[in-house]
Amino acid sequence: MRSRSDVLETAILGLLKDSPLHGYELRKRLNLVLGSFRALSYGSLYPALKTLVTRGLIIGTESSEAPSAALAPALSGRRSRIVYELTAEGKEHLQQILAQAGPAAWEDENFDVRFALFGQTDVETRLRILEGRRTRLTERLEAVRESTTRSRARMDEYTWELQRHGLEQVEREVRWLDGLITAERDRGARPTGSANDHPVSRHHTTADGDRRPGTER
Amino acid sequence: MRSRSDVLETAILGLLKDSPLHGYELRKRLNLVLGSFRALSYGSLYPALKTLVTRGLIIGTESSEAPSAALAPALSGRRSRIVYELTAEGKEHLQQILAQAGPAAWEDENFDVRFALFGQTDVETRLRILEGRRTRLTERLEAVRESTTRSRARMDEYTWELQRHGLEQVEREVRWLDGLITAERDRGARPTGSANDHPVSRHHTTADGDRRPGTER
DNA sequence: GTTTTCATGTAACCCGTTACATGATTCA
DNA sequence: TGAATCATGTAACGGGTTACATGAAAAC
Repeated sequence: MRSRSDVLETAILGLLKDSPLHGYELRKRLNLVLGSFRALSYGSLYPALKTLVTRGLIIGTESSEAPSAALAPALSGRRSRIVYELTAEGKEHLQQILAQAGPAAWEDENFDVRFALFGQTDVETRLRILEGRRTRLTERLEAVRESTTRSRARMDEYTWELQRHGLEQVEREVRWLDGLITAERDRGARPTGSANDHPVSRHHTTADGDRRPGTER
Repeated sequence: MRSRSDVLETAILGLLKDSPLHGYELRKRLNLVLGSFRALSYGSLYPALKTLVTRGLIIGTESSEAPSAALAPALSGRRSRIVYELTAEGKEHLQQILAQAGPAAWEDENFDVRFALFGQTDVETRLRILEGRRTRLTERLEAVRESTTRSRARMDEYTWELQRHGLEQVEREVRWLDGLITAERDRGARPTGSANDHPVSRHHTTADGDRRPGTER
């Protein structure tokens, strides 16, 4: 029964893991990841949240006031909004999803979200997903190249150019993956990396201790 | 009433303009263009053909035998199939579509198909579409860059990397368009060019310089 | 005081895929 | 003889968007 697309579900759970959020804010973050630039509509988001609640993976608490916020000034009586956070089952479910390293993880629809959640995924899984995706893309490349050469004659210049450019983009994607893969291998080799590029600004306010080994940087 | 996506419709008409085809063959050609590598299902194609027929834009003729084929050997009694071709109204309608050079032509959903049909489009229209698309993409680039820099702090490294890579791909797309645009301008300048050349003969290897200041680091 | 942004939600619709049904023809 | 490919089609479903409805708070 479970086998749908689930991109949204994964993305929501993944984001809520870091910090509880309300729908409106959630959407903004979602748009940064989910299909890089496009806007997800509320018509999708709110129903999705609803079903996640009924499935017991998240709970929503109405809060008109910031519960314990003493840091940021000038936000007193905001409009009542529903802040969602993961339940225990939700966390478990997310871990289960993040542990999956099969084809589903590297297909077009899911890859981006899974990648965005690599921070919560252990190195071996990351590597398997990256490699899976790489193979997937090269396979596709091969298939297209083959069918292209066969029908090249019947193609006019513009169709051909479009095709060529598409292939080029995918090739570049493969090279991108190559870079990521070697980087991950390095990481695995010397686990306590000192060569961090930017501060990752860890401030997850929730008191949890279930960070899995190999997960963290 | 007419205002839907129409990608499929345009693609079908565009392909049939070149040569009459039956559904099965049509699909194969369609897949080369429409969303570069993905397979369009018959569940979409056949109904689409049906409505095009009822709208009088194409007609389908059942033909179990090759009508005038004397060139290729060994294809005698193929199974009865329906070969579709454009009607007069169909041709007119297609011309009308191909003349459109507004936003609709360069949006994500339509651009590829319109580009693939550039062979049936005049130079000025081609240029306007390419330029429109270019502007569209740079606008988007700008928007993403801006929203990115604002929320960069809250992004972990993987989300950031995904974002970065996405931007890079779009940047590359813009450069691709640049090449096409100058090629078209050349074409306009000396209309009867030498026969052999591709739309983009020059592929400038340098990742040259329109990096805008203030973007990052 | 009005417009913009924040905030939540529902109903209708659109465009596609999957799964199903059917059958002829070619190839191993 | 049985599998793969050619060939056409329909019904159910899926996952999203648009448009609509509502209203409070902030900015101008």
